[in-house]
Amino acid sequence: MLTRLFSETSLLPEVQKYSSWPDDCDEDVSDKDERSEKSLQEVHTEGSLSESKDDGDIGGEDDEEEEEEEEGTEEAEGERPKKRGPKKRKMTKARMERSKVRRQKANARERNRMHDLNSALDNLRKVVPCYSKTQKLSKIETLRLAKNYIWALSEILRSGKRPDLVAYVQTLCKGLSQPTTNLVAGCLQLNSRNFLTEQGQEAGRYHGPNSSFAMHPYNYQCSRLSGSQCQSSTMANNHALRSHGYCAPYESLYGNTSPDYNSSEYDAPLSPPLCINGNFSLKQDSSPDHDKNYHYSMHYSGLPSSRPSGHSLLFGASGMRSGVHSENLLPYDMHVHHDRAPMYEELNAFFHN
DNA sequence: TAGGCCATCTGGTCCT
DNA sequence: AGGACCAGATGGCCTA
Repeated sequence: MLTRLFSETSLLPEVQKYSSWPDDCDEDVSDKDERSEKSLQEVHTEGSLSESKDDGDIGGEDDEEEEEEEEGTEEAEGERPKKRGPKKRKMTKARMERSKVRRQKANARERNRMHDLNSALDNLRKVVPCYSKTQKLSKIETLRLAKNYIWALSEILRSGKRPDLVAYVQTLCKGLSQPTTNLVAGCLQLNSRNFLTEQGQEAGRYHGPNSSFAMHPYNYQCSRLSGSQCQSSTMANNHALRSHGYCAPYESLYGNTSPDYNSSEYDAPLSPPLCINGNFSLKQDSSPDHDKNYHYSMHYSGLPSSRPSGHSLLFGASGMRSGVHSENLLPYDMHVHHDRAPMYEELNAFFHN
């Protein structure tokens, strides 16, 4: 009742005001704080007016309330047996007003809190491997990817070995939804045809959920990590792929070890990631969460798959929620994190020692 | 149109 | 008492 009253009356403009905020989480947190503080202040001043008024004549108010309460209890006593515990005070006009103000303040705080949370989440989006201002990962996917990323990096540090690209991508994509998997794989410039080719070569290695993914180390390479167009990076024998330039943070991990594709021959614009058909047999985390929410996995076409082709790891428009086109446009404006370059250099040094 | 994602409101609970 | 945190409810927007 009260809820309805609030939502339908005075809070509505407030709600609409906040609802109309642009959903630009790349905005500075400070801006948001200012905004939130402002909103809080607005609510506060609005509230304090009525509150101070209320507080001012609180004595008289209470008297009035008590009178009303007594009237109410008398009425109630006639009908119902006495109840223990604190009396439920009757909502007077002033009390409702105070309650309303309290609720408004609480709402403003809650909004503020959620904005802070979103800001933090946005910061997290910026440091996981796949970041775009235009197409943000959902909250849950951001958290999952972050978890996987931490895990992957930990594994690298723990093992002290140069990681396998496929395993790395697998780890990152564990438990992610199909679109996000596509996105991440695309961001990491994992070209599907690599898998297909590799699969043809080592098909026997991909059977079963516990298959090893120790593929040949790919010679990924990117000459312009900071640019929107990256150089080709493919397996040496896969010339067809060289026209598709991909780069990703991971590549810098591997260093510039491939043949020189920096020539104009490979200076093609980024193509949309290709289709990975085939069963990846990704050994999913067996956590209930994964089982319950996501049954996604990468698929190789060469292996029996219970899923329709639409569920295969497609980088086409069908696999994306939005923004992927068949043109040679980068569907996802990739950002290589300059501020992370030192980290990759360190890792590079680590792996080349 | 269904489903996913999100922002917001709201009441409950816990803590200071 | 008031604030932080949480989870459920709700409605809007977008996409397949």
